[in-house]
This record gives sequence, structure tokens and C-alpha cells, in this order.
Amino acid sequence: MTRPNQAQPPAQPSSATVIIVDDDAGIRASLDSLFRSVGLETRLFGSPAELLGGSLPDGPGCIVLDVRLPGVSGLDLQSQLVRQGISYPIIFMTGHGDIPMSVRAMKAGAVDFLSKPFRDQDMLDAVTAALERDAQHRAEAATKEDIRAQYETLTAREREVMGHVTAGLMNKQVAALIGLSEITVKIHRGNVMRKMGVRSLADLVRKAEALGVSQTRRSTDQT
Amino acid sequence: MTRPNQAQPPAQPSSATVIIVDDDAGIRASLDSLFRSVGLETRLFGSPAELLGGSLPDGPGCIVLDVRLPGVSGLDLQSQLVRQGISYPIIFMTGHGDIPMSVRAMKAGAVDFLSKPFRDQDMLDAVTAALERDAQHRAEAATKEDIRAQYETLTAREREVMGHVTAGLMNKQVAALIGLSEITVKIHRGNVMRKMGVRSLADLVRKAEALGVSQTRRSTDQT
DNA sequence: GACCGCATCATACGTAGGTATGATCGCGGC
DNA sequence: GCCGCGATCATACCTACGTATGATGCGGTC
Repeated sequence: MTRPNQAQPPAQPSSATVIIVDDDAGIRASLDSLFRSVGLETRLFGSPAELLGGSLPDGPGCIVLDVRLPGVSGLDLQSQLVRQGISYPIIFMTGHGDIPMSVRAMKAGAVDFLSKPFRDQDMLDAVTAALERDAQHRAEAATKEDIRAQYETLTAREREVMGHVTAGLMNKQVAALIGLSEITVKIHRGNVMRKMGVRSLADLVRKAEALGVSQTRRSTDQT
Repeated sequence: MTRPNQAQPPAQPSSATVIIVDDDAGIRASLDSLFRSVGLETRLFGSPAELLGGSLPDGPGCIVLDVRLPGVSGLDLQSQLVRQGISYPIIFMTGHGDIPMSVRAMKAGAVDFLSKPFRDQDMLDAVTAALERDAQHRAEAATKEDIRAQYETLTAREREVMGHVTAGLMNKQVAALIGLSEITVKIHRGNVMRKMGVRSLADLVRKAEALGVSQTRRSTDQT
């Protein structure tokens, strides 16, 4: 259960962090200086192991990753990060890449795939796109997390009632369905509205949709 | 205004159509026979012009496209088709492609990007993925189109009321907002429910969300 | 054992939603 | 000019929703 994100004002205008993973110290250094020159923070890693072992920032950012890395390949690292729920957008670099490799990376959700040598501007454009994608993703995740935090304050019964109510059932139908009196359903329903921080059923339905919780999915549709 | 799709049973188990665009007649022929061997229908074109001039099937399908084509390039054709609202998933082939080309194609939504020569199985796998994506897209589009068709039977006033109601306003609030009596709002609201084919407000809210119509987006949220 | 949160239900009251009946008005078409 | 449709509103009635008050019971915790 997290604190509501929506209330947090933009504390620091902290620019984003670019996580650089490359085994070539020269490349690391030049990317580092490139990104710092445009006001971005950086974190440098020489291998996937370092990255996975080290602490990642939890602010906005993206990863710039060489495909050919000691130990795990960049593509494997990509899927590994996805599995671990680390969702920084990834930009790949490669010195000796081929088309299948780039296609595989893009299919797996990479933002871009640049061949070395690349123009600084191309890298900056890619990073800009990646940070935009990250910001978008963070905004959605924050909203959803707020809703989930509210949902978690509900008791089991309240969640059950919420599911049926947002599916469009009347209080009496819910009552019959789960073997309660209507008045009890009304009480649970009232609690749900209060705990979920909504005043209208419409808003509750939207939050339920965001959570993916609606019991009866039968189509009342009959044109 | 289209007829509701949801009522249509799967009439024919008609397999999908693969649209092949390549200037090499030999390639066209061998792809044609490959796809037919697995029960797919085909349409052959030697150039983008032919494709844009000819009539496209409107059933499920996908496009297999050479990047290097007489006239327009495959990538240009891709964006052209997107602009025209033709949304068949695209698989690219190329004899002399490079990484930037493949990345650009994938960014623009291509399903796959195969280098010639490719293995038949790789092409078939790509087509399978493309047809899956197309089916998914079609299902969503059909559902949305049904809802839009219902929405278009609404009068201007009814749409206005629907927008406010699905935003969570009470009848009397809607009435005050647009200068009507509450009873009139109720009548419009009833008409909306009937015409939209829903019995509960919850279902109406979901359809409104699918359409993107909700007037007041103020946050009644106050945890 | 006392306390608390959760769940359950009854009664009661006030508000909101929904529909039927009937009526008026304006606009565009035949 | 008549008709149909949409829009408007009134009265009336019924159902649904929401909450307050009060009460009981159960399973944990301090």
C-alpha cells in the first residue's frame, strides 16, 4: 500500500537519469558527457551484472544498452528486466548488429536500436523519445497505483459488492446473489463509495474498470 | 452507420487473405504457393500503385511487402496505408535492408521484418502473428463500431445528457447545467438508455468510455 | 474480560431515478 | 395545411438509493 501519488507536488524539477550499460569505458565516458551536456543525470555500468547488482534510481529515466555485453547479452538483459518489473524504456546500441537482432529488440519493446557509430543527435532524440514514453508510463502507473491503494482498504465483502454493483446489478440483486439483505448491501456499497473516494457510480465504474474488477460480465446489451 | 457486427455469426470459416506486394514475379509465385499450401487466400500485386488502385478484400488478412518497390518505397506505402485507414498488419521483406530501415518499419508498427532469403517457416510464423494481430484489431473495431452506431442514433440533446450523466452528475445538476427541467432530463436519459441498449448506468458508463464521451472531467475524487 | 473491527439486519426517512399520461411548440416534408 | 419528430414540461406513481439509529454476533487483540 503506497501513499497517494496524486497529492505529491513536483518536488524537484530533477531531470531524468540515463542508465548507461557498455563494456567500453570510452563509450561510457562519451555518452556520459553527452547526456550531462543536456542536463541529464547518468549512471554508468560496465556489465549487466553490475546493473542488476547495483541500486537503480527510482525516478524517471531510461536505459542505453549495448547489445554485446560480457555475460548476458543485451537482449537477454532486456527480457530479464521486463520479468523483474523494471520498466525503463531501453535504447540499444550495437557495433556489429544485424536486422534480426534489431527486429527482436524492437518486438520486445525497445524504443530504438542505433548502430555504432551514431550521431549524437540521433542518440539524444532516442533518449527524448524514451523519456517521454517513461513519463507517460509513470503517470499511468501512478494513477493506477492510487486506485489500487484505495481498493486495498476495502474488506472482502466490500470488494464483492463493488464487483457486482459496477457490473450494473441493483442492490437487491446483489443481495440475493450473495445471500444478504438489501440493507446490508447498501451499507457495504456506501462504504465502497467512501473508501474509493468517489461520489458517483459513474466514477466508481471507471475506477473498477482501471482495476479490472467487475463480477458479472453478462451482456445486458440488447439493441 | 453500420449494422451491428455482434449479431453476425461466423458465416464462413473463410481463411484470411495474404496480400503480397513484390516486383519480382518469382517471389510472388513462390509466396503464393507457400500461403496457399497452408490454406490461406492470396492477392498478388507487382507495385504499390497496383495495390492502391486495385480493390482490397475487406475480410481478415495481412500484407507481405517488399521494401524496395517500383515507385513508392515499402516504408512510404506503409505510412500511406496508415493514413488511408487501411490497417492490415504489415510484414516487410528485403534483399538489401539495413538496421535503420528495419527499425523505422518496426516503429511504424510493422509485425516483422524479414531479410531475403528467409525460411518459409519464418514467413509463416510472421503471417500467423500478423493475422492474430489483425483478428484482435478487428474484434475491437467491431465492438467499437457497434457502440458508435448506437451513439449515432442519439439526438444532440440526448448526447449532451449522456455526456453529463456518465460524468456522474445527477439529473437535477444536468438540468440546471443546460437549462432544462429535471423531468426533461429524465426523459432524455431514458431515451439514451434505450437507444444505447443498456439497462444499467454502469454499462452506459463503459460504452461512454469506449466512445470517449464524458463532459465534466472534474475530479470528484477526495480521499 | 474488555475492546475493536467487521458483518449482519431492522426501521425509518429523505432523495434520486424511471416511466406513463398528456399536453404544447417548432420545424421540415409531402 | 397536415403530419411526424424532437423537444419541452407537468402531474403522478412506483422503485431504487442512501443514510441515520440501534442492535446482535463473531473473531481477534490487548
